[in-house]
Amino acid sequence: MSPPGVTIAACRSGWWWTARAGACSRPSPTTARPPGRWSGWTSLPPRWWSASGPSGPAGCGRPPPRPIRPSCEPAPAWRCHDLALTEGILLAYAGRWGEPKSLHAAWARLHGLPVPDDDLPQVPRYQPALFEPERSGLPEGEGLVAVLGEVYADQQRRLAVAEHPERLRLLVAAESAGALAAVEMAEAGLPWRLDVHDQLLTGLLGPRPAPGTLPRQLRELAVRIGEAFGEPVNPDSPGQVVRAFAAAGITVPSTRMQVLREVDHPAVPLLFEYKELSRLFSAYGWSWLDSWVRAGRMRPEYVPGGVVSGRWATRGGGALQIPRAVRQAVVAEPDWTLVVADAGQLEPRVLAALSGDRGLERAARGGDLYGGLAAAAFGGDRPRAKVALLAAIYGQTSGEAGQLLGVLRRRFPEAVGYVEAAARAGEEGQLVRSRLGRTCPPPSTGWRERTAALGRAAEDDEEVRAARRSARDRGRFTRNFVVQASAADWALALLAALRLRLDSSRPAAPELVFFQHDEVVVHCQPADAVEVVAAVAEAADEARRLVFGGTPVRFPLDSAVVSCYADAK
DNA sequence: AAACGAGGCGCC
DNA sequence: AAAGGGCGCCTCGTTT
Repeated sequence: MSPPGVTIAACRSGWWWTARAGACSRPSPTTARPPGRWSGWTSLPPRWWSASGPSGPAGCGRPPPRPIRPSCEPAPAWRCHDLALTEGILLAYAGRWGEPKSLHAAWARLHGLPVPDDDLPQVPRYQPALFEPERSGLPEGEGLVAVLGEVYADQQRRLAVAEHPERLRLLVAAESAGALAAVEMAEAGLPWRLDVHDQLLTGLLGPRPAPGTLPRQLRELAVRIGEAFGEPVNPDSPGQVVRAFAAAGITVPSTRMQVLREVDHPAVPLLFEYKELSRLFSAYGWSWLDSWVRAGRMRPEYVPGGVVSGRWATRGGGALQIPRAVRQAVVAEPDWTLVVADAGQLEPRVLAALSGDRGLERAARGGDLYGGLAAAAFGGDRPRAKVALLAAIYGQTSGEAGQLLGVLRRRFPEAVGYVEAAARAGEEGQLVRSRLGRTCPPPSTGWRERTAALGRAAEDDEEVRAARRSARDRGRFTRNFVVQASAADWALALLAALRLRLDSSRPAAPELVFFQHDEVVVHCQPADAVEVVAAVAEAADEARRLVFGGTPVRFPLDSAVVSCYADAK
């Protein structure tokens, strides 16, 4: 029996989860879709719920095809509820970080029974079918739907007693809708031109090498590096490189690019070139293509909620770290196009909205926040304004940034005060939350033991210095957390609002193909591009209104209609 | 042989 | 005076 007012929603992507439970270590390519699994209804994991329509799979009882839903269609709540992700949000909210959050764990906690671990190795990570439990452990005769209903009702009770129930409910809705979008996006895949990628690699590295060997260009660079040092050196070994520099009479603390940039030695430019190409080859080279690109699409494994701040992570493929050069290979299919939209200066705008600082809000009303900031307080010096604001958000205090932060504090006391309060809370071991209530992890017991030294005698010994360092580290983390996690709140709301506007029931409908923290890519027919651009802008404004209420801060999007991702910026 | 941490880079 | 947040993934070099 379903909870009152709750119906099951399904989407066509369910097969993907089915594949996960089997032998596949990553999403199957479209061509390898398991036969008989393509029913949508039976293969969807039971974590997804719909609180009110749409009451069936895509295409059922929908209005006539339109690329974009009418903007007047109300979308106050997103119609799914992911029990496990919600459990994680609620546990974190209560300071109970890391406790198992699976359906069974939540149910067992509710009944005071032994709580199963989230990561039992021998069981599938996801439920194999809609009404099958994800793993054994439910008592005999206990219907899964009844269990779902119980846990759902319990979560609703816990949401209701939060400090801002409406915000936390919105977070849960956005998180759940995001999880749905993640599966759809993984199913769709990012259009990827194998031939373009191969040409890029061949042009920079030489022909594809035999397995286990380096491409020609890397081999030659390694030889030239050895010649520059007068002895063979493995450029991949920081230890060898440091020793080689020492032999040449140059002492370097490490082989970081920032360090080597200051070094005058013929090997340095060669090392830079080697590092760049080596990374391209090893992380995004031919074997990456073999693993992640099939049938013209790159299919990452998104992990919604994979980052403590609420950002997504990916499992394998490095889909959220694709180097700019490689984006040349992301090309729309023939007679299609890409709409690439990214939120400019998102985190500073989020800080303006969070803090309600009048001055920063004023700067954030325009299209160029840093420009506005520079005009207001930095004599028009935009780079300095940017450094100052980023220092506030990231907790940088050294060098010029520290000085500029002082200027910022005098002119924008509420904005700087907001992040500094979060930093103090973190240093004291307290929890901080995003706008919608996403909560940072509590400090470890080791941290508490280390920082306990601060309460005792203030001798400036090693123990006290270590304690101060630990406290400051956590302060920087919580300072950044409130901004980064609130930006993730907004981005998730944007994604959910946009997904609702894209009508996937129509043939050749626009498809969401990529989401990266503050950026979305929609693959669509050129005739739909204008509407898609408008839909993203509407979604961004809806996210602003939902997450930040009546803030005057704008969240403008830089949108581009391009055939190649690399042309977007 | 496999597991791990460190050093390092690139994405946001 | 002052070590900028989050992640994934590569390689090396050591430990198990």
